[in-house]
Amino acid sequence: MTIQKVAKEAGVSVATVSRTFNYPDQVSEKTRLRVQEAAAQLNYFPNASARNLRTQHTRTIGVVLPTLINPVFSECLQGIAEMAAEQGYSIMPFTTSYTQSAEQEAVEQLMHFGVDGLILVVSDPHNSPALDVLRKSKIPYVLTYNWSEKHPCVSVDNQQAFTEIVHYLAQLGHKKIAMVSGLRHASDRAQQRYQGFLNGIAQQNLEVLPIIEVPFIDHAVEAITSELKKSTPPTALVCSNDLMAIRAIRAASICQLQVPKDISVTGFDGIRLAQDLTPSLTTIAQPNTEIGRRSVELLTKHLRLGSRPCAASSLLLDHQLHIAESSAVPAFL
Amino acid sequence: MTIQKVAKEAGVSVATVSRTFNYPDQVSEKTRLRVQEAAAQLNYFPNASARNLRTQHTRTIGVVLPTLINPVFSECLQGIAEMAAEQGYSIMPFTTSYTQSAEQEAVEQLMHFGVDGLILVVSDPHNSPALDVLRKSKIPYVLTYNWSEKHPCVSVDNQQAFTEIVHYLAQLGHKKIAMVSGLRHASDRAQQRYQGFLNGIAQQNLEVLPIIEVPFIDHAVEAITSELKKSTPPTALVCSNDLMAIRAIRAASICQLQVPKDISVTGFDGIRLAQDLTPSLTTIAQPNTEIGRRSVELLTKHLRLGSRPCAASSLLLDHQLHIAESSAVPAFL
DNA sequence: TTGTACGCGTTATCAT
DNA sequence: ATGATAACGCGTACAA
Repeated sequence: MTIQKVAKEAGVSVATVSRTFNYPDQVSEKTRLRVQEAAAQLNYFPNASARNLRTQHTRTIGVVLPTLINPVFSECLQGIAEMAAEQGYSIMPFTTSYTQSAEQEAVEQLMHFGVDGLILVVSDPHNSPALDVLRKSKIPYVLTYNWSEKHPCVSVDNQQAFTEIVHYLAQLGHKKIAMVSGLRHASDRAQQRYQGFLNGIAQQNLEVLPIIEVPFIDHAVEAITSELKKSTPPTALVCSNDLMAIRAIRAASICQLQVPKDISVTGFDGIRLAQDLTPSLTTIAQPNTEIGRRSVELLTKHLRLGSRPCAASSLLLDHQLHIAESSAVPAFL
Repeated sequence: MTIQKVAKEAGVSVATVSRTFNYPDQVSEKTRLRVQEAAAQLNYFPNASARNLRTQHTRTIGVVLPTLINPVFSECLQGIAEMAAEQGYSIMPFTTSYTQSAEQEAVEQLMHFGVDGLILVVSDPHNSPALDVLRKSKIPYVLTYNWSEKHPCVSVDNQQAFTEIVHYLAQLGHKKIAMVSGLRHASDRAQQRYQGFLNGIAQQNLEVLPIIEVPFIDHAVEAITSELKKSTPPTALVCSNDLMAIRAIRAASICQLQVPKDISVTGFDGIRLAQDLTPSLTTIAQPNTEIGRRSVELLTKHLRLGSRPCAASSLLLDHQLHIAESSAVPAFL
């Protein structure tokens, strides 16, 4: 079904049909009604490819994420999907498994498709082939979860937040606080959180315990277990994210350590499940869905203006220290 | 950058440029090289909208899911994204919040966009405005998680699986097994699982306890808690999904009931986190990512053939009873 | 207010 | 093996 047939059916020109769809007020009510009836009867809808070709835009937003297995990103994508739909945009997501090559491929494919803008989370915004390609292309984009002065970002203050959680634990009386992290070099967030940890420890004049770095999340439980079995284990484990914290709790349990009686465990991310766990998880909650929504909002605002978000338009959203059951005063007090 | 400029740069016709991209073997090596060089130099890539308009296909698969907040669906989408990328397709997902109107809107928008095929999970495949629209359109599609003899589906045998989990609990010695479910009328899966529960109870000659139906997941903990406070609570709670089971464990904890010592709790879905919880969750594990992958596979197979999946091509994937720490012999034995 | 006609960038048919 | 050219379906000057 094409615009031609509708025009013939309604006894008008194709231009008039086009106008009744795109500028209804530019056509008289009488003919508008006739066209709308004809369109409805023939079950006509404008062909998106033809329109895209003609207008040079697609009302589609490309999305590049590490993985949908981590609820942080799927919750964010939910927010992106919601807000995009509200604003009349479709989304086209790609996952990268945290690899830079996949990031670049996704960006290129999206560019060739002709998305109007991109939302992405990259491994390292300061060294990213994907972003290099993107900047040259002049396509509007915004980074989420990343933070950099060189790009428009929507995120929380990872470093500050992590310092806060160390303070909270120190306030409780913890002296031996160890950080559990995935590969720090896999993402800028991991590094920022580690720096926040270091700052917190320094500010509280606490002993700097070696980081427990877990290269593969699937071996997290064993890795943490073996650390916990050492002579004097930490009284608190601050984990770089909620998924890791869940593993830490499991490791503690394997070592016959009760959380939080024998050891406190904290997370980071605020995934929805965290508050329903038993014990519920003390964590830094990021507004994941909101991050997605705001990213779309920021992007589409510029799309409407024909401009593109710049580093200065970055949004730093509030995080929240969710104190729950997985942390408490250390046992020896 | 257009095909015209590349043609001029390479000193050939546009047809030849097009051919070197689409049918490289139809062009002599010499000119092919010249064209490729020109294209590379001008950083040319075929315009997708123009190609879509001309070829009448988009190499895009529409995806319609209830929500990305439930890891079941985000894990599935991860599988869809992976396999689609492998097969050279993009995906365009929409979320519906379990509402039929949103399902229909998503399908319509996707149809107008011109997706080559659709993967969707609907509330009820036997009564679905979205599917009515879709069938008329002749666009290939496959349902996931749904099951119906009238549509191509990729799922597991929900009913059979749920019967199995009741058997397992009965074998352990449980006599008072209660089911915890969300709104049964919200999805066909919920109904199939409930039927499986009923069958299991009947086959084991057990007492039929009233179902604990939780209208809003956010109030699940309170709802289950109040049930557990009754004089003789069940010794086992079989939950309609993992998210509900996590709430049930929390409710038990609030009631000073230890899992599994005082009460067993089981889930359904096999979300990744379930096995890392403490206690780890006994559940019926569906291969969520695999369901996504196989759906894409089934769909693209037909796309290549120019045909469409029919009900007979439905795939019933194996589920697995994951016995973990949240279930055990009842206390009174 | 309405219509005519061109061009968006491809692919595919038909010649050569 | 290569080239000229006609669609694909739409939006929008420009003219009426």
